[in-house]
Amino acid sequence: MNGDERAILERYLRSRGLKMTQARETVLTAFLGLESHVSADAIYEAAKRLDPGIGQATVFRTVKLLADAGLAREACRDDGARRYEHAYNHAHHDHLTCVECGAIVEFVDADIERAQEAVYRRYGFASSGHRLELYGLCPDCAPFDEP
Amino acid sequence: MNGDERAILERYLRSRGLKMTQARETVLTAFLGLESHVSADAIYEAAKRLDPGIGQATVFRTVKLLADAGLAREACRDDGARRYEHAYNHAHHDHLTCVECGAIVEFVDADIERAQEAVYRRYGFASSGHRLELYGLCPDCAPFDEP
DNA sequence: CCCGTATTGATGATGATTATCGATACGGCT
DNA sequence: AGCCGTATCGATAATCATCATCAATACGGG
Repeated sequence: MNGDERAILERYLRSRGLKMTQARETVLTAFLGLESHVSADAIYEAAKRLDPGIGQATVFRTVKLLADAGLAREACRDDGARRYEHAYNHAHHDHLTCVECGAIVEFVDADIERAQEAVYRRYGFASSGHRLELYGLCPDCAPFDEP
Repeated sequence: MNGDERAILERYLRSRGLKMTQARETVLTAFLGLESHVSADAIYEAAKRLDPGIGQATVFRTVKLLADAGLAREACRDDGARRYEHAYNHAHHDHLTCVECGAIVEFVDADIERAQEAVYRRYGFASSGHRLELYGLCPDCAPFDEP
């Protein structure tokens, strides 16, 4: 299952004169085994479970490589720490976050995507990605249920 | 010109049993004199120009108050530091940022806003705000001009 | 003008990330 | 298989942004 990602990372490293090492493979495996929206520290914890001797600095360095290689995507850091999510085989999506309980809904909305393209055209920009975070109260946290 | 903002801040402070002080007025003035998207540190520098004796902690504390009072809005921290922008007399807008030169276009798009409301409804969320950042290359930085 | 309380500024603490550095592992070459 | 230059590692110290602490001070109602 990890074959694709491993190959992508290796190809990326090769192209930059970097090496596919044990530690990097460990971090990749740790990252792939976690759910979306993980902090670098959470990846570090997971990596330590696979290889107790791995260093925190290595994890930070490698996660950055994963992002450069297109395997990880940096999610907006709402609180203190940066968060990462899977970017391979995990189509683009936006987030709808409950400000009360922290629940996150991932969604894609064709109308929004279309309207964004129109904005790019309007200002003569070439698109290179976007980040949309909607905040609100989820049904469970809303003060009262819909009438 | 600062009258409105000053009054808003004072009213907000009153309502919470807090006081309108010299230091807070200095921070407010410093903030209002800066362009949008400033870091707390930039506000600190500006405030020091108005009152060299002001402390950094005071600026951090006060900027947070400005945000609570509705005078400042927290913009997404793309790099390391949190950024603030004016929120009073400065309607809601989203950002279109050039990844090359850092130019920022502020825009509002009715279609996007409408589509976002639809997403909230679809998932039963009550809206409490959103953050949209479009990234791309501005006309000046694009590899070649439009055909 | 006084007093209780909010505020201040300096400083230390924290958390996340990055830089440094000697030791080590890779991997192409022979 | 073994050597060697270089990339990498892990530990640790350094940074950066932000927050907490605390004694000294300023506010403002009475």
